[in-house]
Amino acid sequence: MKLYNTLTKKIEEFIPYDKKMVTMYTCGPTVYYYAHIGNLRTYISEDILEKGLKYLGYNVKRCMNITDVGHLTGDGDTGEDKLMTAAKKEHKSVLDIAKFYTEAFFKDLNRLNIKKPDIISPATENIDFYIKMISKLLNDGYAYESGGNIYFDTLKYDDYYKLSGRSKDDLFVAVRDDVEEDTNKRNPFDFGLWFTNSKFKDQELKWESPFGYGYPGWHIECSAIAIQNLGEHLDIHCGGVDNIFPHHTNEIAQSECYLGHKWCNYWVHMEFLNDKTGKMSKSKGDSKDLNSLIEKGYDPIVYRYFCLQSHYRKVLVYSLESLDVATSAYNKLKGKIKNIKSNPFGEVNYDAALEYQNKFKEAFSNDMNTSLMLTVLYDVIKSHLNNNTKLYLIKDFDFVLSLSLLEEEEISEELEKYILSKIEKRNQAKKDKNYELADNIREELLSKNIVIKDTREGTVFEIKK
RNA sequence: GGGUCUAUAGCCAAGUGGUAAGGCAUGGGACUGCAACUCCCUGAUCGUUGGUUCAAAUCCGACUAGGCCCUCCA
Repeated sequence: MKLYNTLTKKIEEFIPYDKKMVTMYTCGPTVYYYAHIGNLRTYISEDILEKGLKYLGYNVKRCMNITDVGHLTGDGDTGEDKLMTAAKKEHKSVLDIAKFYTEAFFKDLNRLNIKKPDIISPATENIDFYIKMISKLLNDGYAYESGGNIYFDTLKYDDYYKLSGRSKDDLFVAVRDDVEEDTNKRNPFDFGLWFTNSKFKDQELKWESPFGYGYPGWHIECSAIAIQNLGEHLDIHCGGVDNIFPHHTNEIAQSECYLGHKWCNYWVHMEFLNDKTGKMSKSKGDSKDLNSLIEKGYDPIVYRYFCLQSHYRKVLVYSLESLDVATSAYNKLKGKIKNIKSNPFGEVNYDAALEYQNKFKEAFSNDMNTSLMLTVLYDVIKSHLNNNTKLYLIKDFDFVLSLSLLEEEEISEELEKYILSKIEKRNQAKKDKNYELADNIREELLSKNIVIKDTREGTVFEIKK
């Protein structure tokens, strides 16, 4: 398995710390609203990574946080806590909001055939461990108190800029107009571990701690949750590219200073989903969540297919036209598989299958080349293998791809009976050369999203989604 | 300003030194009462420009264009 590692900026052979168990941490959502489809692209890639590693034979233990402590509203830090804003707007408590959107997030994962991580931990349930980490960092001199807050001292950690490739002098402080410099910091690049003296009033969630009544900084949660659940040596840490700096940079600093040794070996970052104008930010208004796609008539799995056609390290340009193209490609693919399914024959030829399985593994092992994985699937479909071998391979690949390739729409017996009787009537009309009636029946069914197909084996139907 | 990534046909994309996979779309054909479905056929010298090499889309340099990051972000 070869993976691009942001830490070394190279494609490297993946070697887990413990051969028996790969540990994988993936940054989770802030649950103040529905997940953006761009976020979901990242989770799809992470899902492929987890399942692909399992396909290669690894055991994988994966952990994800749910951020239910607030972040800020706007692009700057002048706003309020996002969760709190949402709570006010919907007249609910912060935790109610978090709970509601956490459930919505799980629903999205489910609709996209994304397996839930083995461990999912909300930020608010790990306060004790943050306190433990922060205390040790203070004790060991990596952190300091200033103005009522605890900050991490970036000067104490030599490799601070390693992940991002920046240098101390490169950083512009408060490059955006709407970000104010925090004058409590010794060094402008230090970051907060615990706040008691917030510049944001009305922080709803606060906890007692040795450093005062307050709330944790925005980076400590991932380090703490990862270390607590996956141990002191992490194999893979994933997240969106925008997390490289400062979030992941800070995670490395605090984790390695806390542990006293190297923490995570492979940093895997997923690229953005952009539109033609650039980044599709949540704050741009125009909500782009999965529900809005479904309302427009798109199948969530088509979105997954759309993502898999591309590479996780490449910006993918989103548009409804591209989704239309993906829909047509996906439906054609399903149609081909349906044909194979309707005519199963032959003994599964495991030797022949192995060749394709190896190609599939190679594609995955090549830095998760999902488009090539799909190509292998198309190769199987076009191959001269018997249909049962093809079905065996399709099922096998779909463990990783998770495109519901073998699933079919369930319809009620009643509906089926109705359709079959209509088809019979139409066939009779055709025999009688009463094409007007035949076409009317076809139109009638089509208006109910039922598509008639005349094949050599007879007339079949399909329910359009 | 700095960091970082990217640049292959209309779109998504494979390719990791030996003369460009695949998918969708387009056009043509077969099938059909007509259509849809299905099947067959159909396209690019790889952002520009230098260099290394017998040989480069593939390595190196420059340039151009674009994305993301520089303390909420996937």
